[in-house]
Parts: sequence; structure tokens; C-alpha cells
Amino acid sequence: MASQDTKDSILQAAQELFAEKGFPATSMREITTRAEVNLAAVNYHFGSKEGLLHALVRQCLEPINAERLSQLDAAEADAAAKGETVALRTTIRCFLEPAVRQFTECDVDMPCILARMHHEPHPGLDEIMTEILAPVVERFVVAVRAALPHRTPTEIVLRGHFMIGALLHLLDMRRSFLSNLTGGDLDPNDHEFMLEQLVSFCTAGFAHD
Amino acid sequence: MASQDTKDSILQAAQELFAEKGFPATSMREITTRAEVNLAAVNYHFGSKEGLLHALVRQCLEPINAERLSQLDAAEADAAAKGETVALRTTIRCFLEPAVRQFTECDVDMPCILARMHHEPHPGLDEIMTEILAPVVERFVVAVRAALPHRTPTEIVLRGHFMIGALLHLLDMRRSFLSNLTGGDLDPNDHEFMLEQLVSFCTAGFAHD
DNA sequence: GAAGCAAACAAACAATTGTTTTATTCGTAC
DNA sequence: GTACGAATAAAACAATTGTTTGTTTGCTTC
Repeated sequence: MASQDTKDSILQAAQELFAEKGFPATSMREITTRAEVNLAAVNYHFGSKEGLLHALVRQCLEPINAERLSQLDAAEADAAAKGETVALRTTIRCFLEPAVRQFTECDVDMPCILARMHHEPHPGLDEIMTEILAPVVERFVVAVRAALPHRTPTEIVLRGHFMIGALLHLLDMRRSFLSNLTGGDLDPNDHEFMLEQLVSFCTAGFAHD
Repeated sequence: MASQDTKDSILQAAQELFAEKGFPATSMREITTRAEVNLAAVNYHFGSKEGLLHALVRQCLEPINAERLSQLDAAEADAAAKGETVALRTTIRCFLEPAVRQFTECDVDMPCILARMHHEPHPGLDEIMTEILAPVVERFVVAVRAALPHRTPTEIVLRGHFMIGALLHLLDMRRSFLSNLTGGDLDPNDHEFMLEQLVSFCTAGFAHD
């Protein structure tokens, strides 16, 4: 099936261009030119420009969230075997690590796009992201509450937002102008260090008053 | 001078529309229609659509950062009078409070736009934001280091990024789809509560390992 | 009152947008 | 070998984009 090659070329080109210039500022002709396919191919295979964006977001978001759930499953099974509850830091790590690792291993463009999707409104995208993220968020709220029974649900939800904001900002930091301000001695390729810092930051943020 | 009225109308209309639909998705005709001015007025007064965005960002960012510096001045003078150094929580509060308060008092659209400007690339905007933010960041890094001498500058800068990410996410939370996921019992108008939670989250994140 | 000028206006500009239509190619199954 | 259908291709589609043009308005200054 040669059509999959075309689709993949389009997805790859769109990923690069959306990361570079943003979705609305990228034209179909730029995408199809870079992908070396016909202009009509995007509408043929994805229905519309928005359909392409939706496919792109799905392709990136689903594996991340699947692994978040799988890591949490493993952590809970491990804790249950010892008759303990999952440590807060472990729970938070299960949420952050898959996203940061995708940033490390896979193409670096996608996290940058995802970070924007959280802030830029796109018709139909909210539904897709809600559909994918809802079960994950639900599970993690429960896990955090188990580790911090004295916290109200409202506080946990709000701090969860802070954590997501910090994560998104880290993912997109490569592009951010803030890098120019100070970060001379910060190695942007040391993902292990940055992940550990982020886990520490969020764990402490959740735990303390 | 009647021209200021026209400029203000345009700025106000643009602010609303950029917040609602994003900058690239908003057309000049939408802006001028809502502002009830002529189509050519934007190019006449601001040079271009981008010039309008730059003016909008400046108008919003400059007072916030001016007050950040002024609050930090006051805090340092107060601490010096007692022969102490500024507490970490106080420093962080000086950075976060002006931004959150703008979210409370002024039009609620602008913080939403600002949050996006950090993630969406716009030609010329990085320079403007760097110019406005650089002195503030510099001051705050010094202040945080004074409170946390055992932290390396690299760690402080990185955690500063986390803090900014959390702040931006809070500012844009009103729009985010994440609100639909969980936050039933979170009152989006209780800014005092949210600010305190954010200050606590970031202070703990900075202080602990 | 006439000259000068910033401001507002309607109209048209060329360029680009996402999409659709029509035609052609290609491999496959009958 | 021929017919079928999916995939690609080229061309044209209508609509909208940001910007510029030439003109008119309205106030100020001499």
C-alpha cells in the first residue's frame, strides 16, 4: 500500500512546519511541497487541513498517555505487592516521564506543537485532547489524593494545572525566547537532568503548603 | 486628539478577538468592524497587523513588569531595614502577584494572549518580550539566589522556567480544555486563592530537592 | 476665509488561502 | 487483456487575506 508512504510524508512535513511556524501560518502548499506530494493529497487522505492536524495530535498524544497509564499500573502493582501505597514522587514521575522522553527520543517538533495546542484554540481539537487525556487525569488525581489525603480535591486539581503548565513550558523551552535571557550554562540536551528537576519541583509543589 | 480614540478602539477590539481566536486567525476586517473604524485605520496607526500586535503586547507587559520591579524594591528595602534578606516566598510573590492581579482587575483577555505569545512564534515579538522581561528576570534570579545559596544558577534558571510555565497555564486556564476535565468545584473567580496556591507551589518547588 | 494637515473613508489591489473538479496513472482481480 | 478502483496529478475554484490607493472630511493656523 503506497498510500501510507504519502500519508507519512505529509504527517512528517506538517509536523516540522507546524512546529516552526504554527498551524494557521502554514499553508497546504508548503506542506505538500516539503512532503513532495500533490497539493490535493492532504484533502484526499485527511479530508481537510484540520483533519491533518487532528491526525497529527492523535498520533503523538496516544502513545504518551498509554504509557502514562501503563507506568502507573506497574507502580501500583509494585506498591501493592509490598503492601504500600504509591509514593507521590513516583506518581508524578509516571505522568511526566513519558512526555519528556518523547521529547528526547522522537522528533523534537511534536512536543512543541502540543504545547501550543493547549493554548491556541482550534475547532474540534479540545474534544480530541479531552477524549485522550480524561482517563489519564482521572487516574492521576486519584493517585495523588491517596498520597496526600489532607489535600482537598480542588487544591490537587489546581496544582495539577501548575504541573502541566511547567511541563509544557519545558517541552517548548527549546523555542522560547526565555532561553536567550539566562540559560547560558543550561544544556538543552540533558533531558535526564531536566526531568529530575521537574519531578522535584512538582513533587515539592504538591506536597508542601 | 480624536485619533487616540480610534487607536484605543482598535486595541480593545484586537485584544478581544486575539484572545478568542488567536492572532493569525483574526482578520483585519473583523478587528475594524468590531472597533467600528475604517479598515485602513490599522495600517495607518500601527503600520501593519503585526505592528498592532506589538503595541498590544507592550501595552500589557510593561505595567506588569514595572510593578514587579517596584514590589521587589519595596521588599528589599523592607528587609534591609530589618537587617534581613528577602524571604523566598516574598520574592516569588513579587513576580507572580502583578501578573495574576492584571488577570483580576483589567480585561481578562490579555493574559490569555500573552500566554500564547510565549509559545507561538511571531516575527519581532521575541525581541520585544526579551527587552521588557530581561531586567526583571535578572533581578529575580539574583534575589532567589540570595535566598537559596546552595542552589546552582542552572537549577534556579530551570525552575524559573517551570514557574513561568505554571503562571502562564493559570492565566490561560479560563480557556483551556483542561477545565472541563475536573475542575467542577474550582471557582475561576477566586483569584486570591489561586494566587496563594501558585505561590505555595512555586516556593516549595524552588526550595526543596 | 484660505491654506495646510492629520485623520477617516470607500474602493481596488495583487497575492494567497483551502478546497474541488477533472483527468491521468497505476496496480490488481477477474 | 480488460475492467475496476484507488491513488496521484494538474488546473481551476471562489473566497479571503493584508495592504495601498486616491479622495474627502474636519479642524487648526495663519
